Amino acid sequence: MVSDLYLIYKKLYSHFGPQAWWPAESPFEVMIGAILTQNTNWQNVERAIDNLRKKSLLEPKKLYNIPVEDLARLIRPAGYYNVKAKRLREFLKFYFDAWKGSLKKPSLLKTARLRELLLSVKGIGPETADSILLYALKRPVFVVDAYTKRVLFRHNFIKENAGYDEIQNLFMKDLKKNVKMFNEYHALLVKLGKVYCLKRKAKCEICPLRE
DNA sequence: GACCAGGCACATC
DNA sequence: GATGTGCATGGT
Repeated sequence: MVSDLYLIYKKLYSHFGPQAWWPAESPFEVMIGAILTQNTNWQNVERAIDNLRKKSLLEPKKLYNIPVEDLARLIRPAGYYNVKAKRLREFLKFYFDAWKGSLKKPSLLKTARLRELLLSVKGIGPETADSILLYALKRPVFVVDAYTKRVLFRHNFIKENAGYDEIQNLFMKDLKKNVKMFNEYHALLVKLGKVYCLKRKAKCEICPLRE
């Protein structure tokens, strides 16, 4: 049996085409971006990342070694810059303590264990952890975000108060655990959300899912 | 000027 | 365990 969620994926893919997420030059850059984009427009995140790139700071050791105040100043365009500077530091500390500063360690761990570890870092919640797992470490986990939730709610797949794990399970239980597809699917839901499923100005009546 | 954006931790009840 | 609040920039 083919699930509804898979049909929706096919529909979105043929309507919007491949989304080519995540725009980054390295897994490390994806991880930094995942923290910076918390509740923030991606455009603003790119400004912040550009600031870091210009200073050649998109490298774990260098980024960890600058004062937290300098880090905050550089990522200012991404908003919540004091909070996020601390969160980046927490993650970098974890990156060196737990992973010894390379991706060899995490590559040996099971996805569930990796997720636990990421969630233990202060400042990394479910969405950020899953974004890192999927987009940086290429693990087949489905990333749930505000768009995912809104789209599913508008199409009566979930209740308004549905929790993160509950929504994630909807996707994980019915779909093949395929990194490429999970990558595209999440990006397509964001795309749909941005065009047709805004918070207020919803264009539900012309949403491609209703065709 | 209001609303929105690829969340999370923490306080309080 | 639910609910509220602070964090902040830049685009529409």
